[in-house]
Amino acid sequence: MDTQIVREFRKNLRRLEQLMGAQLKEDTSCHGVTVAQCHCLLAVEQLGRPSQNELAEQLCLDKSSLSRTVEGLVQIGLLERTIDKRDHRVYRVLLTEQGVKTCCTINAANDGLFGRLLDRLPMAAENVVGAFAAIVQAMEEVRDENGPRR
Amino acid sequence: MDTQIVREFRKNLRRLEQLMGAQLKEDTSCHGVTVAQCHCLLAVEQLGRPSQNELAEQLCLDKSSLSRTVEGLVQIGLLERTIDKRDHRVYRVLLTEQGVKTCCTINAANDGLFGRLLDRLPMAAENVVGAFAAIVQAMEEVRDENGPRR
DNA sequence: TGATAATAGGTGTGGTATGCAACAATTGCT
DNA sequence: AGCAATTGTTGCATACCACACCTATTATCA
Repeated sequence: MDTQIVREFRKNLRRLEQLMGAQLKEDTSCHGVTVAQCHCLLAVEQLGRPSQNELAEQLCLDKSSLSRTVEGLVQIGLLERTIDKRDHRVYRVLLTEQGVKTCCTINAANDGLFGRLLDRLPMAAENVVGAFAAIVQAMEEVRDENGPRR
Repeated sequence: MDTQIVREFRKNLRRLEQLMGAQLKEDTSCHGVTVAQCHCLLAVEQLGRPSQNELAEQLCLDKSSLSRTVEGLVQIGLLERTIDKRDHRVYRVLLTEQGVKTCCTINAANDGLFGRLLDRLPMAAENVVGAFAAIVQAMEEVRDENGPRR
């Protein structure tokens, strides 16, 4: 692989991280939750009724970090913990009514923001999104290869 | 813009953040510097001889945060501060010999990692990298539009 | 020129996020 | 019953960051 291309890619990757970091601090926190909490909420929305372990894996967090994030969201009434009927060790996590509303708010704001972003692209958004998905997919694969279990 | 596409994009964006976060904690810290320090080093390498303000802007950090990160790198001998001749308020930051070596180590490891990643793509890497660059570019533009001065 | 504003950077402080190690509770296996 | 594995929690230490405030220097302008 040509080093020039790799360097270009890495440079953009770093820049994306930095821009996203700044972006997130501005937008998501406005809806009354922190960035970590926001990620957690959206992951619950995406996964449906995950255990905390599943959530931790999805978010690439230690189970202890996740436990505290969930606890915070339960405290402010956006998440609910229910004990799994079949295995009393696991908590199933789900959105409360209020949690669903918050997700909607977050999604509306972000759909708008990133919609504008995609509109601005000089090429077809579908292709760009597809390329992006391929990158993420490749990253998953490399990860699985390097660290099979975590 | 089609909501489906936006959602798909946002989902991948979140996943990328999570994967990158996990990745960084594994790799960069191995070379004796923290993640923030690593970003700082590479930004100095990229910018040449930046002032701390320029660095803070590049990394989307508050000047106070950056000041401390630079201080840490000066302490361990990877960066050097020199006072600007024309304006005695500004420090020019540059890599020491040791700093250059550390950058090389980091770059070698990451070029390898991301080279493998790009090799794995099912489409031409150039196109993917180009699409990715367009995303970052659009993000810069949206950012400039929303918050002209920071 | 002298006062004031603007700019670069540093320090004090507090809060969020996170991982690791040690622990309790539960389940599964033998 | 006994032991190992799994799920989640708590104690602790650390990284990281921003905001407010401070000092030193430079720029502006009446």
